[in-house]
Amino acid sequence: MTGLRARVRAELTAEITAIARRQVVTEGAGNLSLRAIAREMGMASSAIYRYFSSRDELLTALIVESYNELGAAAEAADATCARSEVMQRWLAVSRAAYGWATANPAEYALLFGTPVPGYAAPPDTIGPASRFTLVLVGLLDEADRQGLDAAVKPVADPAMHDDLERLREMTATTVGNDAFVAGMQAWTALFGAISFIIFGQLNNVITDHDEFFGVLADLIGRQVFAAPARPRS
Amino acid sequence: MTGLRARVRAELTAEITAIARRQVVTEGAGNLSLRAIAREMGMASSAIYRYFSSRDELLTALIVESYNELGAAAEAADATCARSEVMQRWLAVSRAAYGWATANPAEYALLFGTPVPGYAAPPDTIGPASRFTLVLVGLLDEADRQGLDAAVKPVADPAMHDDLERLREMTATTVGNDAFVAGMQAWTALFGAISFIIFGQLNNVITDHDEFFGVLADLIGRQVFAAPARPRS
DNA sequence: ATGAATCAAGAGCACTGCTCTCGTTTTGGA
DNA sequence: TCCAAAACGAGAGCAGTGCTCTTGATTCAT
Repeated sequence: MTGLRARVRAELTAEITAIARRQVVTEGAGNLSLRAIAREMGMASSAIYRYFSSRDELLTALIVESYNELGAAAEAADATCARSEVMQRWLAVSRAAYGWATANPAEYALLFGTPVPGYAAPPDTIGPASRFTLVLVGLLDEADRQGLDAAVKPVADPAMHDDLERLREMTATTVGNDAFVAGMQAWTALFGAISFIIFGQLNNVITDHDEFFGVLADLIGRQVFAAPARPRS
Repeated sequence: MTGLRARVRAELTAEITAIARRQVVTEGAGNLSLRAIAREMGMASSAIYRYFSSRDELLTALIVESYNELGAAAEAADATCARSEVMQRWLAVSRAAYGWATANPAEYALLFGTPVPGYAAPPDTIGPASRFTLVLVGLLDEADRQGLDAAVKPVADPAMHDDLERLREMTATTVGNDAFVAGMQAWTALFGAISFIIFGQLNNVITDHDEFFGVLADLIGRQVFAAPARPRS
């Protein structure tokens, strides 16, 4: 409604987040500087505070944007596969996560790295953060429907039955406890592998990171879905 | 030889690292402040530079110390088990890592979290960093000797044969490619689980983190060593 | 048209890592 | 034992940070 001013405001906020994001990429999330952004935009540093009331608020905007990108990438990758091909879908989704992480390591660190001390993720982030995991739950559902099962069954502790029940409701699924826990193990293993690669833990250990990730993703997938091994590349 | 001065220097360096470590715990690694350390010690900020020529050098000292703690914890846990009980040793070692991480989350973040931008880990760190992984290789060795095998076999890519050969030499082991890759998968999965817990990714997902970790560690161990499931707790 | 809301700018506060200088203290060799 | 050299602590200073407050201009809704 209110014309000019609102539009200019939206444009400026977008420009700020864009520059902030570029800065996170080159300087790292910890070195995000409002003053540098202001300098690049040719405005006073204090003016930025009209748009983001603190550095953390700007960080939150970046986090939400990144979660959405990761989620969208996973959804798109999943959508390219036939619904019944669980293992293909897993490989597509996990590669999408890995691909997004390697293309945006700084943003990945923002989501899965060391949390900024004193920064508590506001509730706005949990929606976007769920998009990726919902894709995984969709895989578990399909595997369950086909009778696929984990190669090694977890021993789901009774102490976490309530959690599992609550999660089932939140994600609208009906898979059993063991399958759910196996899925969560695949989830943590997937991001453990990505984190090791992105954060440089394998730097003088493995030379071809892409191949290594491919091997692990294939292995994890077969562990959860008890599918046959992919042919050697 | 040189008496007083050298001793006082050693004491001061120790005091600096101790305060620095406390500060990393309370303020986070990114907010480590040389000035605050100097203030707490009652000396000028510039005097600190007589002991550590930069902030990064101080960080390196903390990293080395932490790697050594983690490695020592793993070695100690491993030593409490009978050599032949691979699964017990795996559980002991993985729990040692998890226990150290929960007791020292800030230091864990220093080692496995987002790398500080512009900071390249100097070669001094690779020795201490290897201590933990060498324990894991010991497990692989013993499993190999007993004929234990991964439940789901990885498809080790030919592209990484050279890496595996080099790693075998470095770690003085003879386990085959598939077993080695399976071990690395367990390695990344272990720290993936710990990272998710420490970094808060499971905060509104799982209530009892300890139990959850126990379930995952048991599952990962049986995946690598094809051991029977532990009894329900 | 006018009062209210919004905005950019600048100065300023308290903080950071780091450098350089200056006067003091300790050290090791002649 | 004496003395130059090395090591040291303190302080000032530079360039940078997030953030606040005030001031004056611009746009908005009535």
